[in-house]
Amino acid sequence: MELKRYNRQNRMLVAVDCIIFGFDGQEIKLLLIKRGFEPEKGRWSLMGGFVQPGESFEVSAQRVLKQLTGLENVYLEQLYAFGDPNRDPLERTASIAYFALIDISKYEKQLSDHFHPEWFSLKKVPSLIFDHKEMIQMAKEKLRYKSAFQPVLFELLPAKFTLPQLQNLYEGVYESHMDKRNFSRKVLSTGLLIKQKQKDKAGSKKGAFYYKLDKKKYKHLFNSFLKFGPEPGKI
Amino acid sequence: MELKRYNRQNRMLVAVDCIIFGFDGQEIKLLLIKRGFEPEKGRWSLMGGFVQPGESFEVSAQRVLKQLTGLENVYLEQLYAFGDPNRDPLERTASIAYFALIDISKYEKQLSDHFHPEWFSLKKVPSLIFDHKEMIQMAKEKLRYKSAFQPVLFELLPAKFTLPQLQNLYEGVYESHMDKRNFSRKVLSTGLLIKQKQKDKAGSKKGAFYYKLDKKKYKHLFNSFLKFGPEPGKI
DNA sequence: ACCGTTAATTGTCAAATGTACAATTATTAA
DNA sequence: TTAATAATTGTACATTTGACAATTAACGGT
Repeated sequence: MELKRYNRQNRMLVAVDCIIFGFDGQEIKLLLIKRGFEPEKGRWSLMGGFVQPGESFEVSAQRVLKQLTGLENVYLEQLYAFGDPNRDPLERTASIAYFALIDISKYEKQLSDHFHPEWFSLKKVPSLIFDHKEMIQMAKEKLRYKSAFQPVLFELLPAKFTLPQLQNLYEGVYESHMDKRNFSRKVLSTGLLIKQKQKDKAGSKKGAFYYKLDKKKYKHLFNSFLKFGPEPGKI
Repeated sequence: MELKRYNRQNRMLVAVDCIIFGFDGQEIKLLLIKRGFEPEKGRWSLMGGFVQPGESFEVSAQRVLKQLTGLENVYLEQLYAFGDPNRDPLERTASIAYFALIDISKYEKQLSDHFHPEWFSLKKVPSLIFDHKEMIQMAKEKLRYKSAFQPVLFELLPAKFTLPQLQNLYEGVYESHMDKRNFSRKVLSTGLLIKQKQKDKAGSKKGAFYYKLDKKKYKHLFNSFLKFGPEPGKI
């Protein structure tokens, strides 16, 4: 006997939402849009969309991300499945949240003016629909946890970046101050960084040397444990 | 204008599956059941169930876990949402996978003979339905990752346990050998363990002292970063 | 050409932690 | 009493971390 469906079970909508992080060289930002349909039309929201037939969650998140940013092949990781029965007041909808780390310099606003996107400082996130605030909170925590042991924050940087920028990034993630000398010793000891001859003279008179990622070592190191992040207890 | 539903969108089934870990003092085990309905009836499977109306994912996983083990208030954490459109051949079904760490000594088989559950060594997992093998693989990796920095493995131990047992546990998780002297120094330095006067004389003539968890310190430490696990590069 | 300003770069020492390695002890059974 | 087994304990060296400040490079103005 073959069945055609699982009878007597309830089906529900499934959506994806993307927590999109960017870094402008000074601080970490979050890309939000104005929701374009009811309910809650016009309020700030994470970019999202319903999972389509034949589409996996990952592909769905990639599609949504590309819709908004035009970007592909960016760092995208599943964060958590939010399934509270009442999280969407209109109808039960599960949301698979993904967080993305993008190189903000590759982002072009024009592509997606339809969504009225804006970058927000992590410290100035507006009121959001549904459980999106909770999603962001969890994404922040995951980013902290993860970047303490894996060099994932480089995904937020352009191809060339300076040590002060990198340190700003880590300090932003951990909301703490780090010692310049110890920080540079630590990151350079990984062997991940290749010093360039060129300097970035935007931020100071002396200028700061650019560095590039050693992509071979990066891919190799990514899946081993690292000891990044601040000193335990100082977070 | 108020809408009643999101029109033109497809709904899907959502289930939870539980990866249930246990530890018998020697090695880490996995609790599997024989699937009781079509398709794939009679094959080995993770314990799971459909998410019911009004039930969050977490509650759903707790219900499923209790159904099989009779246990409540055990360590249960969301692992990943599996959403491949064809993961269930009968009908599109998303699965929110949870992993559970239970004290195997509290488990009583009789409660759930209906499911024909059996404990399997992690090295001898049978062929499984759908993507359950992938779920287990991911759960193993997460357990490794997590227990390297948080003292989560204590959830697998009974109230009283010995240092050799604890070391077996860590060695099982990391599939590697650790030095007894360094291991005991490391775990004792956390201050998490309280030495008992009693000994466990089952495993040796000399007997090994029991230890208990300092539950206050445990809860406090749980959310700070620790440096457990093996030496990097030795995994 | 010199000076002042700004921010990047570089170094050292002490403390804590990690690593490698083996002798001693408690208990049981013969 | 002895032999056997597995638990317990210690030490020296290497590595990493943490705290701390002087020097350097480039610019703009004098």
